[in-house]
Formats: sequence, C-alpha cells, structure tokens
Amino acid sequence: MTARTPDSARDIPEATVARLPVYLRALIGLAEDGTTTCSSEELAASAGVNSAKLRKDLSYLGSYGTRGVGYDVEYLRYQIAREIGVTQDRRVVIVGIGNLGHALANYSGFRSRGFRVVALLDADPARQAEVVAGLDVRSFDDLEAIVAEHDVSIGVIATPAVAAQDVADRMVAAGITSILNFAPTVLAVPDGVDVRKVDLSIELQILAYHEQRKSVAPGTEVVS
Amino acid sequence: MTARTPDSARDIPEATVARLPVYLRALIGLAEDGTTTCSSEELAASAGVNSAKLRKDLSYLGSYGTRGVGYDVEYLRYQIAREIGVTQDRRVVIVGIGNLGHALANYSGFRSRGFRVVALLDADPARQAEVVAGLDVRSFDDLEAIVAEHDVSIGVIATPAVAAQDVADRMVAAGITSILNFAPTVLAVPDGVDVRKVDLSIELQILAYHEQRKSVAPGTEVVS
DNA sequence: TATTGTGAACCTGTTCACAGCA
DNA sequence: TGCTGTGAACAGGTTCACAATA
Repeated sequence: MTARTPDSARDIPEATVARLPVYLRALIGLAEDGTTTCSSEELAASAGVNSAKLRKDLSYLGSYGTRGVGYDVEYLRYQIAREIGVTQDRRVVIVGIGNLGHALANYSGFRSRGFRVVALLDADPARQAEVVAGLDVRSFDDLEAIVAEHDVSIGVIATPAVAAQDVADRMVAAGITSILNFAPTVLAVPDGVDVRKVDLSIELQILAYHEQRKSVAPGTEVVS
Repeated sequence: MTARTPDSARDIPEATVARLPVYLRALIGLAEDGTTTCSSEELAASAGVNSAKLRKDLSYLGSYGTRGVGYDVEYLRYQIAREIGVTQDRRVVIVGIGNLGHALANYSGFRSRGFRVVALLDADPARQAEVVAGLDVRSFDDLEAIVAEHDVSIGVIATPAVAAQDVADRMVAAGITSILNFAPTVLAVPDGVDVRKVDLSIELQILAYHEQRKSVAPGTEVVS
C-alpha cells in the first residue's frame, strides 16, 4: 500500500545522489570499452566503491539488474541519467570571468553532460570586451534578462569572495534556484535554493591535516 | 587514565576536520572586523552551521572557550590553525597547466593559507616555454627531482582524465602522500595516500538532480 | 546569568550476510 | 549456480537539552 511514482522511487539518500554521477561516468567508460554487461563487482571497481554500497545505491532507483548475470550497461546508464535529470539540457550562467571563470567556460565536461553555458558575465567593463569559449563576456547587469530569456537553471559564481553574496542575491532574485559557488565564502540563500560549494583552500587544508598526522610516528600519542 | 597528547586530542571525526577550515576562515573574517570575542552562536552564523555543531566540533580540540563569555577570536584561530597544521608551510606542485592549472597557479588563497606552489609541470613541451604566476612551467619528467629538492607534500592534478592515473602513480612513486585531483576520473592509490577530488561535472549533476525534483509539484508522488 | 561543553537520543549512511531469483 | 536486492546490525554524524562554570 506504499505510494510510489510510476517511473522512479522517491527519497533517494543524499549520499547516494552524490555517487550516481560517478556510476554514470563509470558506465560511460565501460560502454566505450565495448562492455555490454557488468557485475556489481566490476562496476563498483570502476567507480571506486565497494559492491555492497553500489547495489544498495542502485536499489533506491529500482531493480535494474538481473540476478545471476549483472547489469546491462546501456540500460543502467539510461536509468541513472534519467534519475539525475541529465537527459534534458540545463542552461548555466557563469559570473566572474577571471582565471577560474575562463577555465570553467572552456571546460568540455559541461557540454558532454547536458549542461549548456548560455552566458558569461562580469562586472568589470574591461573584461566585457573579451570573447571566451566562443561567448561574449557580458555585463553583470544583463543577468535578469539572460535568466528570463534562456530559462537558466544553474548559476556558477567564480567571483572574488567579496562579491559572491551580492551575486548570489541577484541570482536568487532573478529566479535561479541552484548555485555552484567557487568563491571562498559562505553564502546565505533562502530555503528552496540549493548551493554547493567548491573550495580549493579547504580541500588543501583537509589534506594538510592528514599529512601532519602522518608525519607523527604511530604510538606517539600515549603520554604519561 | 585515558592516554592523551599534551597539546591536542586525537581522533577528530572526519566531518569535523572538514569544517575546521571553514571556522578558521570565519575567525579570520571576525578578526579583520575588529572582533576580539565571539559566542558560539556568532561564530556558527559566520560559518553557516548551527551552534550546537560548532561547539561539539570545537570540543574535540579541547576547551578553548569561556563559559558565560564565548571564545577569544585570536586564541581560537591559532588553536584551529595549529590543529589543521597550517602553521607550517606546505609545498605544492601542480601538474597540468591548461586553463584550470593556470587558474590554480594564480590562486591567491594558496599563499595566504600556508601553501607554497613550488613548481608547475606539464608533459607538453609547447607549454614548457611559458611562465605562469612567476614560475617556469617545467617538464613532468622533473617531478621526482622537484619533490626531493623541495620536500613537496601535496600534489595537485589538473590534467585531462586520461593522464591522471599515470600522474598519480608517478607522484606516489616520488613520495607524495596527499593528492588533490581535479581530473574527472577515479584514482587508485596505495593505502596511506590521501586523495581528495574536486569534480565540477559531478557537482552540477547533483544540482541538476535537485533542480529536477523541484520542478515536480509537491504531492505529485502519490499514484493509484 | 550567559554561555560553554557534553552525555544521550536520534538520524543517516555503511557494511554484512543471506534470501530470492534468473 | 552466481549474482542481485535487501533486512538487520553497525558505525558515524547531528541535534537536543542540560549540567558545569566563569
């Protein structure tokens, strides 16, 4: 008597959602190698997880495998792509076309995964003369018009930290509900807006912590 | 009778370690604003977490606050910096000087947080003519010599996916035990080597998943 | 009195181990 | 027989609520 959608189970755990793109990439790799069927063990190895976790994750989507055989690579690939929602194109704007913005604009992984960069924006008029990755760099003031015109669903912030909150506020006001933030700052946004952050210096500091602990000889911690 | 180190408690949970750099940044911001003391509530707000979590996290480091008063900003800042290990400089090499490698080499957050980029390496001889961020781009073959000479502790991989595993293998062989991987691929490394990955297209796909679910009207999931 | 530090309860995520099935 | 799918046990992380205390 449990209510279900016809085509996809609800309530996929967040940790599973974060791994689905990894599985998708692994499946694309297997398909390119000509593999048509794979076991949970093989796919898990390609994705860098253990097979129990993989099977548990896939079980939240449905039963797409065959007992005693494994998974059909193309079929599972399609099912995961549909679940993530990368079967339809998503429009992206990038704000802040410095070094990082350049790199993001030129990143080929966007196109190949259903994301289309429709505009590059920068507040600095000097940068607005440039053409990057085949797109004119436009004024940040055009944000609202561009979001409305292209039905933009994701905003990428690659500005300095000091500008990031203002950019986020403007994005939210313009109707964007998903933000990927590369600026090293905490963003405040209303409920219903998703923010994910990518923070280089935090990643380095986490590595530094573990590095520091490695250099201490094991057993040293016991003290009188 | 529990054994302890004199200067720092062991076994800090991984989730806490990942937040310490955020607290550190928040404290630096407060210090710049001239704040000398703050409550867990204030610091938590700056860091974008709730105060119970903040206090629990800090409790793993020791008792650095004063009941009824709060935390001394400078003192806590130093304690967290020491715990993370950013009080001593760490040497970094970046391999793969394309768009992203350029951006990383020019990123100012490195220096300000105790990380020093000592070399930029690329396998493409055409790129080895360049000077980026004041450093010559050198041949990837120089990796071992550079790691030995500068006591490099962290390697950053910003190459295409296809080259990343080879680069990681060479880094590990050269003695690097911490890797930050920007290439969209799963790296296999021996035990004792830490890898953290930053993957733009995975972040976008996670956002796309949530975006897709927002566009479905709530309550739609109940069927027949 | 105001705020920290923390046991206990709760929740989320992972792993185990095996029943179910092609 | 071999591999998936999953309940149950376990581990890790978060939140609550209050005792400890400057």
